[in-house]
Amino acid sequence: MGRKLGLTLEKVIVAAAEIADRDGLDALSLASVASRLGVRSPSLYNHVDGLAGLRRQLSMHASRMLTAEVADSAKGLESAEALKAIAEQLRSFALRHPGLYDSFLPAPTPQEDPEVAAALAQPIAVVAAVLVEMGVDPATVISLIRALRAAVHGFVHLELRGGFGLPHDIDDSFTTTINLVIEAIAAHSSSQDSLGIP
Amino acid sequence: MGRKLGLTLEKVIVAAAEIADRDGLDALSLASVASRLGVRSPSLYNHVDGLAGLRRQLSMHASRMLTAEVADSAKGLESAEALKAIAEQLRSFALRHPGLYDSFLPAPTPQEDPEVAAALAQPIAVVAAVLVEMGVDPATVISLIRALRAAVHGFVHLELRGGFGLPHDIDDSFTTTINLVIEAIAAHSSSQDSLGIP
DNA sequence: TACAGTGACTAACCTCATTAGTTAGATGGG
DNA sequence: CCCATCTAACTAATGAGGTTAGTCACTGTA
Repeated sequence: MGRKLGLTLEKVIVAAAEIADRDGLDALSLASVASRLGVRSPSLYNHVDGLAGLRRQLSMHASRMLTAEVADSAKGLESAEALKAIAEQLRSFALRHPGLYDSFLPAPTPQEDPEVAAALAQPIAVVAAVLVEMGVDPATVISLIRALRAAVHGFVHLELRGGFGLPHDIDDSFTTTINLVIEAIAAHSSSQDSLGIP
Repeated sequence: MGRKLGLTLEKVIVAAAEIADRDGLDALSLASVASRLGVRSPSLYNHVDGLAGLRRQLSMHASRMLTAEVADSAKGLESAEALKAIAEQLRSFALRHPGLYDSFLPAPTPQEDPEVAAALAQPIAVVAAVLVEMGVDPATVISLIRALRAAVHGFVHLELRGGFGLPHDIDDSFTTTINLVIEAIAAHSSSQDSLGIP
């Protein structure tokens, strides 16, 4: 067994992502990652700054993935349709990658960790761009984006954590939830197509 | 130092609640609770079934507290006003008791843990009662209650976890968020007072 | 070919949760 | 009043996990 065989940051992050998504973020440990890579846990310190560093890397990796998916899903769509597509894609990401999704919170402030804070702002920027394009009232844009984020995140979080008693009709409930919020946002916007249809 | 001095389940839960609310639910350990009570951690096993049992007890304790607060806040109010009062009270509870609030998730299924599942259903039942009294369309009542829960929980969770970049205007954003959802729910209801004012 | 840097290693220590077995204090029946 | 019993705390020990320090083998380059 050669001593120096091919561990990289990339491989460490991929292994961590697989463990987090399969067994939950709580099961992500240096020991579990090392074991999956056939290596002893102290070796990981050559690539990552401990468990905290691994989690930082994981959240930035996840944020890059999510940003790409979300931007792609909104491509060619406008206003309410774009928002709905983004919301659906976010939920889809969370269900496919529950561990990565969990890695987004707690979110550090820009003072605490500028690099991670900037990465986490990326997916939100995609939504913000759509809202601005819709011409939502600048006085309420912050609150409306928070309302949308709260509804989508709250739904997904409750769904992943078993917060909804019945497994029944969850897709329908999600559609109802986001339509409700997105139509209210459209009602606050000044775009021609949404003003007439409250 | 006498050997047998007055540890009770009640004292253990109270100590656990204080630690969880002050230092976060992740800081809740048998060691920290034992240390706060001036006792060795194995002694706690006489009152609680390990860390998992302590967390069960804590979530039931928290659910009783929240149910009382929420029911009280809605007393004398009806329909949309009751829903708003409940939502405000839930957020207030979460901000005053972040550790207890976190203890609600993950929620066990009734098969996994009937006692805890029943306790966690209590606060939701208060909201459900208001919705039924409002006469919301039975076909959409489940989805609407999920929308409301998602919005409130998502907002509070993001707020507690630093998910909102700016600390500014969070109270306003919360009001905007819940008004948006609650007015949409009122629009779906058949009560006389909300039907006419969409 | 020698050698410096890199990357993985072992050893050791700390904090926790947990289990098994022990003991001191309280309690109640003779 | 005393002893048996029960209870509730204890000590000791195990094992998982994170982390640090120090070691050593491989690799690529001079």
